[in-house]
Amino acid sequence: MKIAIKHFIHGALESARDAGELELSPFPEILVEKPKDEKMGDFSTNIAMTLAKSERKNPRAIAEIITRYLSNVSDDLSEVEIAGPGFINVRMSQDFFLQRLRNAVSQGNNFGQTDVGKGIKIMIEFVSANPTGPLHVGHGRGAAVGDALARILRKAGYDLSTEYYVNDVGNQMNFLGRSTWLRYKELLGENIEFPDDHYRGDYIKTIAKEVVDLKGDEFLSQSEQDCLPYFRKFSKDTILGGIKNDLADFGVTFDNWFSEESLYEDNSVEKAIEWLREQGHIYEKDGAVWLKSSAFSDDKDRVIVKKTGEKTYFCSDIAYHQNKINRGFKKLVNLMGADHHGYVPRMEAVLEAMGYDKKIFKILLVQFVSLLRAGEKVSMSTRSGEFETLTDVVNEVGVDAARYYFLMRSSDTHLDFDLELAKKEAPENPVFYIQYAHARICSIFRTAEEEGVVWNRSAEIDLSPLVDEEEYAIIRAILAFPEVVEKSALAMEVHRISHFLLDLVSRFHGYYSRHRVVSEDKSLTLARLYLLDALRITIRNGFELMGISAPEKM
RNA sequence: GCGCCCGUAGCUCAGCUGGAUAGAGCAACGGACUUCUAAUCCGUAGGUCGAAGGUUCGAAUCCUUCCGGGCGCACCA
Repeated sequence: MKIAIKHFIHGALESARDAGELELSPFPEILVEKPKDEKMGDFSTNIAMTLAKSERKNPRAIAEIITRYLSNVSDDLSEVEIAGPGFINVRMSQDFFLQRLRNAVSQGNNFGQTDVGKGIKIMIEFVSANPTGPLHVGHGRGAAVGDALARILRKAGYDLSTEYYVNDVGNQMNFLGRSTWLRYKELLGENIEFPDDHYRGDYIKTIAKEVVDLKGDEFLSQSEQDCLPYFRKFSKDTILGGIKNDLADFGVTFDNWFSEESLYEDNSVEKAIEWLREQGHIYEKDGAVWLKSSAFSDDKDRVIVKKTGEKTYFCSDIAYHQNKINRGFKKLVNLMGADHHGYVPRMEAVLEAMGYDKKIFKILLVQFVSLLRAGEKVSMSTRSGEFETLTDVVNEVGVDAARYYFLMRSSDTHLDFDLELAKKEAPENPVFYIQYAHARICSIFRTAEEEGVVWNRSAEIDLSPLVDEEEYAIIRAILAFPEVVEKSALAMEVHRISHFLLDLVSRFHGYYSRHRVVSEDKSLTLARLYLLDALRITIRNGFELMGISAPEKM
């Protein structure tokens, strides 16, 4: 929509230049925005103010010149005026909006789709929680944000893949296997001493029980060394399976699950080290192998092979990201918990060492979630916390509310998640406020049908009965949707969608209370239904990006 | 000590990559259902944008310093 306006202004500027009234060298970037107050106009530009300096004229004088040329550039412009220090406010004809409204409706589920992404191949990696225990609420936020972002980027025209990186090697896997093994022996009556640094959660006991059910006591006679591989694999597979299930229940699926172990199996890690060595980015000190990351974005060098000969997590991460690039991804996005932010510079250093601009790599930090119950903080400690897992929260408040709460705030601010509020079906809960609007619209359509109104989406409906300013306010809001998606994608900020929907829907609720849709006036009824259909499509598409359902009845 | 994030109404947060008189929800107060879902609507009140400087036509937004809160600073992942 704004592109059209930009185009008009561009034309006016060119005419002004050709007539010698403006110099315009270089030709300026045109910014079109919505005025502060809708009463001031449909669109506004500050172009006259930004030109003030280079043209050596005062902004209002420049605005007057532009306005003169703008007036006859298109019939769609119904009003052009100068305001304040030099803003040019324009108002568009009803036809301009109605035509675009029809266009939106005809796009249906695709409405909102844009092509800013230009088909660029991009990967977003998120959650990637270690398979050593169930997902907790923090992972839940990461999952919701990553999944929504993926949907938004697709909608914005990127060629997107999602991936979950499974850290299935290393010491933690040994601890995991050993934890299960110990619980297994305990179940079979042996006395054990359970170390503090092992996984103490009850889920380990559940897994041990499964081993007992499957294998009986056959491992009792074996040495730890012999049976550990089995326990390690079984525990990992079980937990990973649980994670996949939890995520699926939460509406989150991945295009690919990438195993860290596979990087060792195909020698990628070794090759990556060799390669870095050839590039001269590696040296040895104190019996360990170091990456000279301080030569790049990092503030110190990092160990990649310990003096014990074991590779660090960071080491396989190098191979992993090399692998991503080799698969042809032009942009890599990683979501991480904010507590890992110290990791960012060294990863950027890796990309730079590989010879890439660190701009192709974007790490989004997702801040912590505080779980509240009626305003009181719920303990998150592993021992006492009853509502710490994602599944528990989803079971209590539902998928829609949980996802909404994770997505409603900018992900770089701490989130207070109030369980009581999230499951409350009340006005102060924005999820239901938006869903209710959708259900209400559907209800109006049911009423219309009962009243014998014949309606179908593809029929050529006369929209001229739409004259109310409130109706145009809704239309303008609907038509802004593609721009919201676009901005949301470029800024990688998911919360914009929920704010957009909230604003959109509150206009509708107000409109609803003041206007009757289904009435004696046939043509007015049809035109208004058409508008509500567009609105319904927009709400649905917006919710789709958030992974939230749009119920037809509530 | 060093680095990253945050500080906007009583509370929770927006503020569109520098623009017009700083917004919304909740909470508070006052109104609106014989009419398509009151899970709704309308109105009132509420502010030194943490503080001080700087950059310019113009700053909540950009820069510097300080204060306050969170999180990091491993041969853990």
